[in-house]
Amino acid sequence: MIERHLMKLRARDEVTPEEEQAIRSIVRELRHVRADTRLIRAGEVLSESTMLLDGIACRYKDLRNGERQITELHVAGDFLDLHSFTLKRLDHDVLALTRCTIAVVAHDDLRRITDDHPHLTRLYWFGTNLDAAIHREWELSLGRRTAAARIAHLLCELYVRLGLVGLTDGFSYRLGLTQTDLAECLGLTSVHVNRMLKELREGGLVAIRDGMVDIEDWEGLQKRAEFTPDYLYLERRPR
Amino acid sequence: MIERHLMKLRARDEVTPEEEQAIRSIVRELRHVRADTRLIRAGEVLSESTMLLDGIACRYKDLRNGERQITELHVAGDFLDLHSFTLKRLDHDVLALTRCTIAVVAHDDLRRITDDHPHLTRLYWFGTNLDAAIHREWELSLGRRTAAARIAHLLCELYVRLGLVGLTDGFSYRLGLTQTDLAECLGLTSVHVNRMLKELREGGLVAIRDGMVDIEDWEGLQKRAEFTPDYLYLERRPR
DNA sequence: CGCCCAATTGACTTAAATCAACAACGGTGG
DNA sequence: CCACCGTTGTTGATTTAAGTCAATTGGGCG
Repeated sequence: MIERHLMKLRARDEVTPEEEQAIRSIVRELRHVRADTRLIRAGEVLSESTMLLDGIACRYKDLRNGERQITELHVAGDFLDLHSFTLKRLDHDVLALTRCTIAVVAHDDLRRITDDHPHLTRLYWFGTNLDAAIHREWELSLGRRTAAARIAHLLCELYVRLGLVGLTDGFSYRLGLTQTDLAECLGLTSVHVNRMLKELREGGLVAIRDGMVDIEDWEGLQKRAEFTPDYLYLERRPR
Repeated sequence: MIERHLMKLRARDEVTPEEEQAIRSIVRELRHVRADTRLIRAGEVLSESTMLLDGIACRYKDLRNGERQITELHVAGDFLDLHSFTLKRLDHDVLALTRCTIAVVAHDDLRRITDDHPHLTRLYWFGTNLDAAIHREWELSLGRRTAAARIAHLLCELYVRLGLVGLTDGFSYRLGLTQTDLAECLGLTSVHVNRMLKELREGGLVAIRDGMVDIEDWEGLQKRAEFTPDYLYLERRPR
């Protein structure tokens, strides 16, 4: 059930059996939600955090005119809002973009196990810092990369992140997002995303068909995006 | 010396005298650096974190062609790289944009006091989550706000953040940045920043002269920017 | 005085947005 | 069963916000 979450943690650090047990002991209430379900609303006071077990979800903010900016995509194994543990309320909404399976962890329980396990605290603190690193990379994309490079970069990032939790198959992965969803990640319009996807497809780099991403030239795609996975902190940290 | 840091902490949470003492005990090595000093390089393994006592610094990332994106500005009282405590190395550089005064805290000491003081841990964890919230708001700016609104928004944010640590004077504050620096925060060119600053000035909202920002219409500026300070988490959190 | 850097402005270009139409598809209700 | 509808994807024509290029001003200062 929380296997993917453990895979994600163990990609970056050791997790002892006791720590694993502590985590398992506080995860509760599995829930399935349909695509387009708003899981968390900006501003509401939260007393639990939500873990994504399956599906794709996002954090987003919007302007008064309805334009939306997705600030991060989440894949299976991610906490959607671990930061609510210290922030108490969020500055953004959280939305399921596909059908999702989620589980819930009470802040009181988090507090208990983090007080008892300082290493686990640093592990989860690291987790929220990783979210921040992804935010920074997206700022670079939004501020400086061209439209095509932004798309390529996002597809590279998802390939790596999904690979970590065993959700890629060779150079392919399932991504049930619409071009409008992608546009909202990338600060573009869906029309322009469509055109640039065509360019990438015709360049033999990557193609999206029926929600499946097929990377045809991984080297070339990374080059197009100036993608380097440093910001995903894939190396294991010394305990 | 770390008064502004304490002001920042106390704006959001209680800090007991013992906690204050613990913090004071680990801050060492005050240093002055000139503008344009690179304080931290992406990738290097770090064993200490740096606190900004005075001046303006930034985190930035860049592309191979030299285009730079600043991902966050830092003001007095901020930790520049508290996240290096759990990340070990950074995915971005840190640069002093003006003359700066900094102090240093060893990770070993941080580890000691956070192991001893769980509340202090959450306080600093909160701090890194606040950085992430600022990153998200900048993603919204970069992805969806118009150039003029982006500038207005940044000037609002800095007004609030500097106000928290006592560095505003009425509706004015010192900001020793060039228009090129601003452009690198905003994903724009300096030429366009210049033009949009003129527009804001002529609209009677805000003017920058000799590194001083004068807000002439605080309400109007916030409206222009769609600025709401929620993402800065200004309310005090229950202990 | 002369140099450098930052700010400013004008003329022109371009990447992406906008507007509009149409195709492909899956569900669904008569 | 199939006509209808809403959603998603696709494409063309046009507009626009911002970038680019280039020149000028002006202060600070060795």
